[in-house]
Amino acid sequence: MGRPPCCDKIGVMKGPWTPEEDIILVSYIQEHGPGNWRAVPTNTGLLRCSKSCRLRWTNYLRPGIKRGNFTPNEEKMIIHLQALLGNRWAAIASYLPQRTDNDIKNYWNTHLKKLKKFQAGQEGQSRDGLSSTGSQQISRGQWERRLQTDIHMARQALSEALSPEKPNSLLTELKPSCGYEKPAPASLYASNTENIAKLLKGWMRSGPNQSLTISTTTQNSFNNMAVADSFSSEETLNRADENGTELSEAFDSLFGFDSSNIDFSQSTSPDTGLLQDESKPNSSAQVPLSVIERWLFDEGAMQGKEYLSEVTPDENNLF
DNA sequence: AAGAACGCCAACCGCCGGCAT
DNA sequence: CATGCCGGCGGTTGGCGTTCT
Repeated sequence: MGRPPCCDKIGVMKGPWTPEEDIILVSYIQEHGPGNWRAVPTNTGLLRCSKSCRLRWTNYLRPGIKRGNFTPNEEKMIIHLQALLGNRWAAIASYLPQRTDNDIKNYWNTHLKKLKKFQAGQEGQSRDGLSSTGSQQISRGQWERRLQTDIHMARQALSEALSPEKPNSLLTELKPSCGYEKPAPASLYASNTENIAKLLKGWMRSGPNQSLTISTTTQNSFNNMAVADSFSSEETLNRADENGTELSEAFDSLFGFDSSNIDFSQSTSPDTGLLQDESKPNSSAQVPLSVIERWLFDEGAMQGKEYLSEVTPDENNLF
């Protein structure tokens, strides 16, 4: 029995998402929460398969995603975690809650893989052929020593990353994965809204005429949205086109990314809450931690304890 | 200036595991 | 237990922008 495809190949759109589709998806998720992806295309009228909707949400539209350049700390984390976990991008991403597995995978494939190859090459030259392929044949003692070095390096990276003095500390990124995700500050949403705003701007330039037929459900959800009014007239769209800032602001509120529009503490349920990161649940729950991982994590947690203790009990209980 | 080569990244594809029936 | 569905994951691709020749 072959598993049927998740969607009909006929009548399903592929390729880049349009801003309009993004809006439909976001508004639907805002209303119903993420999950039950199978129902999303049907209920929204989106000509996308459920998988595509989920991916679009988790990799691009989901609040709290940090986009853009990776910090040196993040880079270190990725390198060491990759050394420890291999290409388990989802597991690695669970240590960097603001990054998607796709992002990390892409970053690895485009930047770090080369770096590693280069380093391996250097190492191989200096150590007389202990390249990555050669390492498969190394003795157990050597393997253990190497593992210890890796662990040590990862530990160091974690220590540095978790250092409370560092403003860029990864602690803020690591912390949410220890439990329910704390709502990201408004600034974190900006990247998302900016992306969408940018897309929409382009779309408006080319003319919104090739618009999709929005299902009644979605139209209703539009009407229900606090700021949908600001997008309900062509006039507003034109005004927004003239002024990028206004557009961004409109999006901020349209998507409820303005913290004032969302009561984070009152998600309909922990499972469907918009901000509950369904793609990255508690890492310890989703990814069974190996002894090393557990140890690394505990080590990091100990170092971050001081910071964590600063969080008020209310904040902890919220999520 | 124009075409080729390269790099980046969003999105797709296929497989797998968990869960419900 | 077998079957089917759903969501998640990792590998790969294709399009677009940038850099190079």
